[in-house]
Amino acid sequence: MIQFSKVYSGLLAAHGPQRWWPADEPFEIMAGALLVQRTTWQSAATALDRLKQKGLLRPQRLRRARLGLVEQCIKGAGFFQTKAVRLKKLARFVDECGGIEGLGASETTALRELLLGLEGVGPETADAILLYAFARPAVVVDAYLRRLSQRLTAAAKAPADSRLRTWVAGVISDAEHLNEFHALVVAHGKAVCRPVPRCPECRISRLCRTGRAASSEI
DNA sequence: CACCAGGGTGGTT
DNA sequence: AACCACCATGGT
Repeated sequence: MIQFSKVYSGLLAAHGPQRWWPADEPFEIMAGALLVQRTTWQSAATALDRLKQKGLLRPQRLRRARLGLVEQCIKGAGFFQTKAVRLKKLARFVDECGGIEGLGASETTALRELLLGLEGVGPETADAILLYAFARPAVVVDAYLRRLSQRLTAAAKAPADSRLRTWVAGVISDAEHLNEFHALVVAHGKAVCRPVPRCPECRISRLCRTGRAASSEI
């Protein structure tokens, strides 16, 4: 059993407060959550800036925008054809739900189901939107948290996402701390908890040679 | 040149 | 349920 309360305080001490998305509008955060899939935040932020420059970061504008224009704005964020279609579907959905106001009237569980019904919104994106756009308590299970949990437990098999979600939710239950926790896990994953190269001769990390991480790599 | 970056979908076994 | 190929650009 991982002691996530200690993990949280340790990450906070190591990396400091992250304060993700404190200033953006909820719909911009939703769009950002889609755009950042399998790419860097830098690329996603550039795409968001270009969309905003064209006035497309509002549901009513984005849903009516030419697909080619959306593609042009977000091209640098990867999977641009796929993401452009999904962004427009997201915009239509939000607009038809009465905007962020209307959508926010739903209970958290119901809202999560609504989001999961959207094309391109899976568990991680749905929980990120719940947490960062709607300030609802949600555990974001991403590749960084999976890797971190695996190295902490040194288990042969990684815990299932559902179990991981339960563990975290058992210790951190309010949205503000869950917000900060996810941001800290990402910061830690970038700085310390790096993926290990699969090269047989890799001498860089203990984890690569022995299958067990050194304390500095966790 | 190979690999990675704050996933998700659709198809196959 | 567990795999797989695919989507695609930008950085190292």
